[in-house]
Amino acid sequence: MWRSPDRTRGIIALPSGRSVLQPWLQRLLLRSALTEQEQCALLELPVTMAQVDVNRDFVKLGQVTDHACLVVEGVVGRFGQTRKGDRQITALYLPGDMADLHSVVLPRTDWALQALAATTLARIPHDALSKAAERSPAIARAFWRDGVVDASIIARWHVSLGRRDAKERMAHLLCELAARYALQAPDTPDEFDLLITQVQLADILGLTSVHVNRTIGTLRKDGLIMFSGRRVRIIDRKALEAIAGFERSYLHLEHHDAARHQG
Amino acid sequence: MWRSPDRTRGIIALPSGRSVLQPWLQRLLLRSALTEQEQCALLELPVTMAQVDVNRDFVKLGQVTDHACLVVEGVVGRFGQTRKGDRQITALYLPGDMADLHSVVLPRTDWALQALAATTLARIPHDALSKAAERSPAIARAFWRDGVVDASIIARWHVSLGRRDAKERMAHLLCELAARYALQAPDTPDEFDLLITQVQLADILGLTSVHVNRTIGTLRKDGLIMFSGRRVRIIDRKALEAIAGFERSYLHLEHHDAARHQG
DNA sequence: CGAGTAATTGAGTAAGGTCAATTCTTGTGG
DNA sequence: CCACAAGAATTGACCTTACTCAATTACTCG
Repeated sequence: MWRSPDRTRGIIALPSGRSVLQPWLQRLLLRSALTEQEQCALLELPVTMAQVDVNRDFVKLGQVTDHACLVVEGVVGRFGQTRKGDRQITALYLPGDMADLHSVVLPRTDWALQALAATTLARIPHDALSKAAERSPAIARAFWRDGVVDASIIARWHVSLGRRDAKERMAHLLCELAARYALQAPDTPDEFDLLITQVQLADILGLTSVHVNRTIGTLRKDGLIMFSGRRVRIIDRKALEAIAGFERSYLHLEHHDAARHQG
Repeated sequence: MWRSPDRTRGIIALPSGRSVLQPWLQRLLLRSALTEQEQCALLELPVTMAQVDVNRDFVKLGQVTDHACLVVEGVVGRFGQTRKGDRQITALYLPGDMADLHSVVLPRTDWALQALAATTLARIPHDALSKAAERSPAIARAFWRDGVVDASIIARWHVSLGRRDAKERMAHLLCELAARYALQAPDTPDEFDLLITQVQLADILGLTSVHVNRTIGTLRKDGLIMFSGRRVRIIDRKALEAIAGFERSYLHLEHHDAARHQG
C-alpha cells in the first residue's frame, strides 16, 4: 500500500543535497544534449515522494494517470497480462529510470506498474512534464528519444524470448542488469543486489520459477556467477556475455551521435 | 534490391489523387488532434518513393539513416537478431504505418527493416520531420505518441511470447492483423491478404515453421479460420478472440481521451 | 513445363512445464 | 535471543509442447 505520501512539492533534496531528479537528468543527458536552462527546468519540476511496499501495483491496468513515476530506490516492473491472468514483465525500471514517461502522451495505461521490492518513487505531474516539452523542443525530443530507447530494450527482450533458450536468456538478463546497475556503482561493475525473487525472474524470462532455479544452478556450477543472499557476482563476464550474445549498445548508456544531433 | 527509386519530391499523388502520406496522417489523427495547418505541414513533407523486393533488408542493422520509411504497399518486418544469427521479427508494418519514425531521434539503427513481400515505400528525410516537430509541439507530441503506441504493441507481442502457447499466439496475431487491415478495408473486416509466408510467421511467433503449419492446421480444423491462397478468412471471430484473449484497445485504433488531451 | 519456393506430414527427441515435497531465509513477536 | 510462520529456493519424477530431421506434395512464375 501507499505509505504516508510525502506531499512536499518543488525540489526535494537527497541526503547528499542533490535533487531526487538528478539521476534521471543524468540519464537523459547521456542520450540527449540539453542547455543549462533546460536542465534547470527539469530539475525544478514539482515532485511528490511516495513509498510502495513489495508486490504492490501502484499503477493499475487501464487506469488513467496524471503523473509519471521516477524510481528513486528499489525496482519496478512493467506488467502485461493475459486474459487468463498470467502475468509477464515487459520492462524493469531501476533507480534513475522514469517508469512511465510515456504515460504523458498515453495517460490511459496499457500496462501495470508493480514494485518488485520496497520502492521509493518520485511522482511528477503530467502537465508539468507536458509544459516542459512544449516550451523546449530539445526537451520534447529528449523525452521522445527516451521512449524510443525504452522500446528498443523491450524489443531486445522480445528477441530473447523468441530465439534464446533459458540459459541464454538468463545470462542476457544478468548482463543487462550488471550494465545498468554499474551506472550507479561504477566501482563494482561485476556485482549488484538483485532485489527480485526467482518467481519474478520467471515472469521476466517467460519461464517457470522452477526452471529459473535450475538455470541459475547450472550457471553457478559452470562458475559463471555467484550468489550470496541478494548479491549477484559475475565471475566470468566474458563467458557469460558469450553465452548471452550480449552487446550493450542497445541500452544506449554512453554518449553517441544521437546526443549531438538534437536541435 | 532497390528498383529504380523514383526521385520525385514534394507531394506525390496516388492514382486516386491523394498524397501517399494521407493514410499515415489519418493514422496520426486517430490518436492525436492536429490543426488544419499542422495537417498540411505533414502532407507537404518531401517524399522519395522506392520499391523493394521480397526478403530485402532496406535498412540494415547498425546503419545510420537519414530518413524514415512509410509503408505504402506491402508488408515490412522489423528484425532483431541473435549473435548466432537467429532472427526474430519484433514488429510488423502495414500500409499506412511509418516503420521507423523513431529513427528520427535514434538514427543509428538498433534493428533491421525487411520487406516481407514486394513493397512500396515513401522515404521522408529526418530533417524535414524534425523541423515539423520543432515548429509544432502538437506534431512533436503526435510523433512521440505514435512511438509509444508502437512500443505498446511490442509489449503485447512480448506477453504473447512469454505466456501464450502456439495456438493462442497464432490466434492473437490473426486477430491483430484483421483489426489492422480492417482500417483500410472496412467492408471486409473478417478477411485480409496475408502477404507473409509461414517461415516469416514463425519468426514473428517465436516458433518453427513446421509448428506454425501444424498450428494453422488445427485452427482450420476447428473451423475458426480458412485459407485460400494468401487470403485469410476468419470464420468464428468470437471463438478466435476467446482463444487469443484478444482485446483491441492496445492497438489504439479508435479515438479516445488521449487525442483530446494534447496541447 | 520445370525450377524453386512454400506448405504438409510423419517419427523421434529435448527443452521446459507440472506437481509435490523438502530445506533455507527472514522477519516477527514474545 | 529464540521459536515460528511465511515466503523463497531447491530438488525429484514424470509429462507436454514444440523442435529436429527428413521426405513428400503443392504452388507460382518465368
